[in-house]
Amino acid sequence: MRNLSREFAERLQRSNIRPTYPRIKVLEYLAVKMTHPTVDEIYSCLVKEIPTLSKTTVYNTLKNFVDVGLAKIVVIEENEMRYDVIMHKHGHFKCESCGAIYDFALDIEAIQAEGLAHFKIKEKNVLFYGICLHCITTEQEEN
Amino acid sequence: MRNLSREFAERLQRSNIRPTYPRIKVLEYLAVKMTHPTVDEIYSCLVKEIPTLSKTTVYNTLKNFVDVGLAKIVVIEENEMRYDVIMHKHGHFKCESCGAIYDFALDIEAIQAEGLAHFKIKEKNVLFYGICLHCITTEQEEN
DNA sequence: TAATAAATTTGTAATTATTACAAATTCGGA
DNA sequence: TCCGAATTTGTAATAATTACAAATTTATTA
Repeated sequence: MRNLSREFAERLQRSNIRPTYPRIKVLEYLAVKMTHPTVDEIYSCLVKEIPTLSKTTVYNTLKNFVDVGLAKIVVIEENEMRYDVIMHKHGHFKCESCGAIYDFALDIEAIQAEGLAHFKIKEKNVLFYGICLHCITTEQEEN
Repeated sequence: MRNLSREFAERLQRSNIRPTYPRIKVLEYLAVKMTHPTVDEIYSCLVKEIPTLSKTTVYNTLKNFVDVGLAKIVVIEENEMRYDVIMHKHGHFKCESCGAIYDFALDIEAIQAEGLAHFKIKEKNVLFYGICLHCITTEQEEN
């Protein structure tokens, strides 16, 4: 456990961010839970461990992470920001029934965009919506 | 002009929505402008023509359109809803410099998702971010 | 170790988009 | 024209995010 924290601390330092306790915990949350949490989810979970934590700190911390490239904003619904630390390319699937977000492997570079010649493409997002396997089987059991 | 309005009115009726003036105008705006506008953009433009228009009406109208399948919500940034009437499949490109949103042709069904076996996929979105050709050339002229 | 300056965290208030809801208006059929 | 239903409107409530100044913590230097 101590070692895991040290690893995150070092990751912060390599990005020139002081490894304070809240920052380590936020990074750990993103990296370990991998659920693309909202700010509120991060805050609600961490405040149990860090009673003095404020939501503004979570916002500040995430903004820092995005600035230095440690995390990125994932746009899944239009009313909330979600965050992601896994930086290699993948797609996102949101289950409309349970709200869970799944990562899936994807050859994102293979997507050919027609009509964007000479545009500078910095970022490619792929987002699917539907019903996940868990919810499909649960529904069937109920009937 | 009159004919165009009648066409939209008929489209509303076919979807079992009463073709009232605000509804015709909102549908026309979505269909003619094709800029994936925000609610605020729609409201600000139409209120010039319909001085009594309220923003709530725009929200209500768009909600109706989405319910009957006349429009859909396009999630491009996390702080605002955008709407789209073109229902055939395409990707979206957002220019980070000027904010414009471009459609581009795309074989969206060709995207293979690994790891979503037996998931029910209802909707696929592809969203690119970058700098559009117009902004690239404008920047070069400035230097 | 103590003092100081800088960075970080915190809490409150402001901002913005959206939704809830009841009153006013408009629309369509008798 | 009149009446009931649907639509529109305006205001207030909600929720996420940002702004900002005060309080706290941290790192540095003496």
